[in-house]
Amino acid sequence: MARLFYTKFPDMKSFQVDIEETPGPEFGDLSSIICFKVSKTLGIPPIDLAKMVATNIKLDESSLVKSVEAAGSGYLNFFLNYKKVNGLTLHSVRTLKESYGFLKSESPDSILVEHSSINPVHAIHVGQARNSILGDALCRMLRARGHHVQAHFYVNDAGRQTAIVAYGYERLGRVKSNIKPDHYIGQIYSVTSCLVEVRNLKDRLRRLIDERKKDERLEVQKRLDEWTGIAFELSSRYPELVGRRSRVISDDHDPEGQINGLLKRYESKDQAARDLIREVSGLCIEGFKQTFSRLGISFDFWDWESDLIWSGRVSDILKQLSRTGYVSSEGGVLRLESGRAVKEFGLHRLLGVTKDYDLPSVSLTRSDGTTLYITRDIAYSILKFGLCNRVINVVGMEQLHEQLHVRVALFVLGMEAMAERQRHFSFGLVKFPGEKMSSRRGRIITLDEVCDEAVRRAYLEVDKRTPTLDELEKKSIAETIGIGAIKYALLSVEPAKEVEYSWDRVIDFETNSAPFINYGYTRANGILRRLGKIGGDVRYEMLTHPLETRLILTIAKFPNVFVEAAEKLRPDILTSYADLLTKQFHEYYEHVDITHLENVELRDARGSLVEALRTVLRNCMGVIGITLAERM
RNA sequence: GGGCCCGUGGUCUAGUCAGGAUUAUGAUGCUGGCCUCCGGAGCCGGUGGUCGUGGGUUCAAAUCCCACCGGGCCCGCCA
Repeated sequence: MARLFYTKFPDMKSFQVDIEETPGPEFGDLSSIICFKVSKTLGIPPIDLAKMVATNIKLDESSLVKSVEAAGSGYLNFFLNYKKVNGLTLHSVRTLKESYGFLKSESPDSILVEHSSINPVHAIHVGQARNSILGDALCRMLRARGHHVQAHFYVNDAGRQTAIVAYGYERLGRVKSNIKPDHYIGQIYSVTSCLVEVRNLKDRLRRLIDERKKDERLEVQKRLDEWTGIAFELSSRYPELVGRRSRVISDDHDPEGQINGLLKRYESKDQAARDLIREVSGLCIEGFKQTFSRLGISFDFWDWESDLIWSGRVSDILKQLSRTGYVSSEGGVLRLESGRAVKEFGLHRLLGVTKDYDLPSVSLTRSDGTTLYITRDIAYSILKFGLCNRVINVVGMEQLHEQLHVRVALFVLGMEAMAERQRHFSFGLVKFPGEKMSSRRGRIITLDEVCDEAVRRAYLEVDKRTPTLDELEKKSIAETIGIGAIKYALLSVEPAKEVEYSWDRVIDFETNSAPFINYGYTRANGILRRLGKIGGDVRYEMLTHPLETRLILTIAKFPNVFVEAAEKLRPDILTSYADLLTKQFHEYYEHVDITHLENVELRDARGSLVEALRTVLRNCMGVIGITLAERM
C-alpha cells in the first residue's frame, strides 16, 4: 500500500504509513489513518483519498490482504486473507518454537544493566523487589532482542550503614546465628543504629543543657523520645540482641567515633577493618543470593564499591575532577558545581530539566577525606563503560538528582559519549499502606515473607483443586505459581507509577494475574495431552471461525509486541499482551470444540492453534522471567 | 521556595511519546446466567466514567501547548 501511495504522490514520502488496530471486526482486521495525515497537504478530502487507494490497490491470491475498504471519513480498512495469514503464522510458530517472536535487533549492542544493588545491611524488602524483578526482566528482554547483556550488582559496602552494622556485629563478638544471614544482619543493623542514635541524642542533650538552649533542647528531647520508643519496640522483638547490644554500646564512650574510624580504616584498606566489613557484607549477600535464586534472578558480576576505592580509581577520578575547574573546596570538602556545568555545557536538554533550573552543587568528600557515594558512583560509571557501550541503571526515582550529577560529572570530565549512553531507568516507589517501611526501625516487609505467603496461598489453591497430585508436585507447582504471581503483580504496572501494595495486591490470583495466564496455559496442555501427536501436514486454511482468526491474528502480532516492549524497556506491555491472548483463548475454548471433533483434519488444525498459543504464552512470560507451571 | 514524576468508573489499570471511527481498554466490586465439560483459577450478560480543573491549537484532544489544583519523591559531610 505504501508503494502505491508513494508512486501516486511522490512528495508524500515524508509521511510514514502506519498500520493500526481496529475498534472491532466490522472495521476490518487492520486499518490506516494515512489519508487524514496527507489530506491537508494534497488539498483532497481524506475520504476521497481513501476511495482512490481502495479502488487502485492490486491484490491477488498470494497477498495477505483480501480486500481494502474506504470507511468513515477517511479510514482505510484492511481485511486479511486468512488462508494465507493462518498458515504463515502457525507454521512460523511451529517451526521457530521457543525463539518465535524474538526478532533480533539490526544493531546489536553491548549493554550493562545495573540493578538491585541493595545495601548489604538488611534483608530485601518488597519495595526493592520491584527493582530486582524489573531489572531482571529488562536483561532477559534485551538478550532476547539480540544484545549482549551483562547484569551487575553494585555492592555498597563503603558507606556509613555498612560501618554501623559491622560495628554492631563486632561488639556482639561476631556471633553466628542460624537464622537466614541477611535477616540476622538486618536485626543487628536496626538495633545498633537505634542504640547509636539514642546515644548520640543523649550526648547532644547533655551539651545543650550546659548551653541553656531551650528550643533546640526540646527538639532533641522529642527525637530522643521517639528513638527510645523504637528501642523499646526492638527490644520486645529481639530481646536477647538488644540486651547484650545495649550493654556493650553503653560501655563504649564514643560509638559514633568508632563507626567513623572503622569507615576511614576500611577506605584505607586496613586489614582488620577489611576482614570485618567484608565478613558482614558477605553474610548479607549470601542471604540475597538465596532469595534471588528462588526468584530465578542471577547476576553476571558483583562489583564491590570498596574495590573501586582500593584500586585507586576513585581518587584518580577525584583528581581529574579537581582539574576541570568545576570542583571547589569548602572547608576541606570538595564540591562539584553541577549547576554551573549544566549552564556552561548547555546540558538542560540531555538531562531533561528546564533551562533556568539551577542544579545545586554536590559534595564529593567528607571533611575527614573519605569519599561519598556519588564520587564512587562516578568512578563506577567509568568502569562500566570499559565493559560495554550502553549502561542502564535500574534505580528508584528518588535518586534522580544523584543520577543527574553523575552524568554531569562525566560531561565535565570530557566523557560526553558516556553521559549520553547512560540511562537512568527509574521507577516509582512501592508502599504498603500505613506505616512507612524503615530498615532502621526494623519495620520492613521482606521479599522472603512475601514469597512464603504467596507460595502458601498457592498451595492451598492447588491442594483444593487437584488433591490427587503427589505432595512433592503440589509443592513445586505452588512455588512456581506463587513466585510468578508476585513477579506479574510488580511487572504489570507501568514502571513510572508508584504503587501502594497490599498483601492481596502482590499476591493476586484473580484475572489479570500470572495464575490466570497459567490457567490458560494448563488448559492448552490438557487439550494437547488428549489430542496426542498432531500430523505433519496441517490444513491451516480450515481455521475460519471468527474467534480463531482473531486468536491467530493476536499470535501473529507477538513479534511486534515484543520489539516494542524491548525497545521501550516496558515489560508491562508483555504482561498486557499475555493477558489479552489468554482471555481470547479462554473465550475460544468456551465456544469452540476441539477434541470431540470427528473431522480429523479440522481437529488437528485447531490443535496446532492451541499448540501455537501455548508456545507464545510460554515465550511471552519467559522473556520477563515468569515460569509457567505445566499443571496446576 | 525550586526540580522531577503521577492524576482515566467506588478501587486498580491500558491507551498519552507518534491526536482520529457519534462505542474510552480491561480488571475488581455489586449483580443475573452457564459444568451428563476439552480442567469453572474459566465463560456469557447487567451495573457503574465531568479521562484532575480551566483555557488554547485542530476538521478532530484522554493524547499536543499554557496555567492552575491534588498526590508522591528529591534538594545531606546518607545511600
